[in-house]
Formats: sequence, structure tokens, C-alpha cells
Amino acid sequence: MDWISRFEELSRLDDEDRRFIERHAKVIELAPDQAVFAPGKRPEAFLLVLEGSVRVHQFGANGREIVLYRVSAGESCIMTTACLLSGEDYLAEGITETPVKAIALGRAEFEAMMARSPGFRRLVFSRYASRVTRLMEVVEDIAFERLDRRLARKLLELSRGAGVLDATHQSLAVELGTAREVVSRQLKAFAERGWITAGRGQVAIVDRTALAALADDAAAGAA
Amino acid sequence: MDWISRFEELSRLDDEDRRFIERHAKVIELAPDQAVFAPGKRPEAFLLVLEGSVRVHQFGANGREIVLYRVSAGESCIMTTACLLSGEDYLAEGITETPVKAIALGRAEFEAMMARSPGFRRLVFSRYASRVTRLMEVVEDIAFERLDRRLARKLLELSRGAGVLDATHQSLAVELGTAREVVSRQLKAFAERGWITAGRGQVAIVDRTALAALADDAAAGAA
DNA sequence: CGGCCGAGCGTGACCAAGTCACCGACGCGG
DNA sequence: CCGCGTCGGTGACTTGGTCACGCTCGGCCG
Repeated sequence: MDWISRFEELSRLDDEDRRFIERHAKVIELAPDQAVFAPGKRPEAFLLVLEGSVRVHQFGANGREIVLYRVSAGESCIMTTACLLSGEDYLAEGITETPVKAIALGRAEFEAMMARSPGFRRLVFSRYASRVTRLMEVVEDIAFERLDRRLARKLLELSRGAGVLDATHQSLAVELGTAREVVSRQLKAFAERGWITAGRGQVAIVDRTALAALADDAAAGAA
Repeated sequence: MDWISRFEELSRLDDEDRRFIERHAKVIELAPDQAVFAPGKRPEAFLLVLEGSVRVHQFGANGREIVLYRVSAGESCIMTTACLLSGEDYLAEGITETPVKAIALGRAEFEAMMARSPGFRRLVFSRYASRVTRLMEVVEDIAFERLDRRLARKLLELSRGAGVLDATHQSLAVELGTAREVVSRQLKAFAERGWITAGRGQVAIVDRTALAALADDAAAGAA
């Protein structure tokens, strides 16, 4: 039970607060591709992810879908926290991408921690704040950025330095909140320029610098 | 100094907490069209709006702009709170639309209130949560909805029952995060169907039910 | 009073993105 | 080996965004 020491903010709490958490928090484990929460449901507990990552999706009326953000190790999900504290229902859906280990703190225990521990409050709020700014970045992205730049960025982000990336055109479309055909066309254009090569269910990054140039280029439309 | 009684959550605090706020909060007044906060700046205080409303804008690289939400009487701004608590800079800009009266609580006093008063914590969090869900609705809107429906909704929302609405095509474009020409075209289409009539700087709603039908129609594409 | 200028609007041409319909290729299980 | 489901490719068309204009109204200044 040394998960507390893995998180800076938690390990900085005083001993009493730490013991309180250790006594009242449950560690839960989830398989991949499971729904952590879903639209219309009410949250039960405050969640802090210890291992793995959770993808948060928003659905549109027409069946389209977009990934809003991910919650990874050391982070808590604002959706859960927000709904827990305000009593609203979820609007989005959370799905585990990997096996996930998390600690869950019931509503009453969460409120008790908020009352007693300044460090815990700071932890909750700072997580909260960075999610809000992240959401605003998503708005900026879909409202103002061109799709080729967004796709280039996403490819670099998801490949995380690896040369090959497992993703279907459909899953990339969901990441960007667009349609599969659009992704197919853009990937084809990238392939024709020699920046990537495409395989069934995977994309190989060939010219990382070219992609990065497109993604970063502040002036947008040169080349 | 009876502004406390105007807000349910505030008036439900115990006497001691109320007095603490009364002693430490400053009431500030702002003229219309003034910047309350702007990108790159650091927040100084927690703000709760008593009268008037503040528009929160996000800017894109290419000069385009979108209205994320408004903060009106009885509400607090999550941007301010989030940045105050996490130490991040603003990403958006807040502009008063009307004369605004608000109470400001310094950082230290805000943290003290968070520490001592469960009711105050509930107030802050519930505001916070409803903003997050609002932001997610914005994402859904721009990512998945057709522009004609969004414009119809916005016209109904801004007219608030009145028959005539003061707004330039440009200001409507900013509300929706699109370009002026696009708004002009849509308004022309609405006018041709006899739903509105357009004047310089104003739009008169003629057929409210037709607009509402377009806005609400879940199946989207009939007619 | 006339002329100027800036804000607001109209428009056509073009490009980017989303939608629809349909097809072919691959892979897996029966 | 066949059938079926997932994945990807493609053309035709609509919607939305960009660019480059030009017009008009209203106020202001000389």
C-alpha cells in the first residue's frame, strides 16, 4: 500500500490525512475497454488514477464522437468530481484504454478530506483547473485549426516517439471528432508526400520532422 | 450591504462565515466593454458577479474568435477560480457586456473560506461543475451541429422573447465561432423563408416557431 | 452643404471538410 | 472454402470557411 508515496501532492499531506485516505479509500481495478462512467449516470466516488489511462468521449446527435481528453496515472477526472459535487449527470463517457488501477473515495469521505486538508484541496483544484484549460484548448482546436495540422499533431502525440502506431482510420477520426473518410483522405495525402506509410490498422511515421513542421507552423499554410 | 441575501447559497452560510465574507470582500464596479481578465495575465481574486454579465471569449491563431459562455448575476467565473487555484495564466478573455457589480475575495481570504465553510465549498464547486458541462456543450455544438441550427438557436437565445435583436453579422459570427460571410448567407436564407427581416445592426424575428422548429428538430434535416 | 471615411453588409469564386453511397480487400470462424 | 464483419478507398455532392471585392449608410469635418 505505498501508492501514496507515488504522488507528490499526496505524499505532502500530513500523516493524519494520509492515514485517513488509506483507511477510507478503496483500490479498484478495471479491465481495458470498460466504461468507467456513462451519460445519464450519477457518480459514486471521487477517482484518482494510479495506473493506466481512461479516455473521455463526447457523443453527438448524429452518431459522431470526439475524444475530449485522457486521464492518466496521477490524475483525477473532473467529470467525476464535477458531477459528484454538483449532483449533475454525466454528459460524456469514460472508457479504460489499458488495465486501470485507481483509488476511489466515497462522497462523504471526499467531503471530509476537502474539509480537513488544505493539501488535498489544492490537489483537487489544480487537477480541476488544468482540465478546464485542456477543454478550452479542445474548443480552440476544433473551431480554428485545419484538419491536416490536427491530424499531424495527433499522429505524433499517439506515436510517442515510436515509429509505428496502431490505430484505425476510424479511431483517428474519433480522436479528432471528424469522419473516417476525411482521415483516409488526409492520410493518403501524407503518404503521397512520403511522410507516412499506411497499413491495415497501423500507421508508420516516416518523416517525423515534416509532420512536426506542419503541426507547429504558426503561420499555417506555407509549403 | 444586503447582497448576501440575494444569493441562496450565500445566505445559507452560518452567521460567522457570512460576517467573514462581509469583512473581507470588496465590491467592485466595472463599466461596459471593459476587460475583466485577458490571456497571459494572472488572476488576483475570486469573483462573484452581483449584477450585469461578462462575456468570455476564446481567440484563435487566425484572428477568429468564439464566445465560450457568459457569467451573469449570481455566478462566478471558473476561469478566474481555476487560474487562481492552479496558478496558470488565462487562456481566454472576459469582457463586461453591461455595467457589472461584483464581489472580489483575495486569494488568501478565498482559501480561508474554502477551509472553514462547507457551504462555500459547495457553492464554488457547483458553479464550477456547471461551467464544465457548459464547456462540453460548446464542444458538442461546434463539432457536431449544423450552422443553421446553431444560428437559429442563438437568435432565439439572444432575443430573449423580444421581437428585435441588436447584433451585427460580425458579432453573431463571434458568438458561433464562424466567419461573418457565413452568418450573412444564413441570415439571407432565413429572410428568404420569411423567418426574419434584417436591418443594419439588427435582426427582427418574424417567425419564431419556424426558427424554434429548426433549432429543436432532433432529426435535423427535414423540410 | 458636400465629401470623406469607417462600419456593416452582399456576393462570387474558390477551397476545405463532412456526408452519402458503394466497393474491394483482408481476416477469421464455421 | 465460404460467409461475414472490419477496414480502407473513392467519387459525387453539400456545407462551411476564405478571399477579394464593392456597395451603402451615417456621422463628422471642412
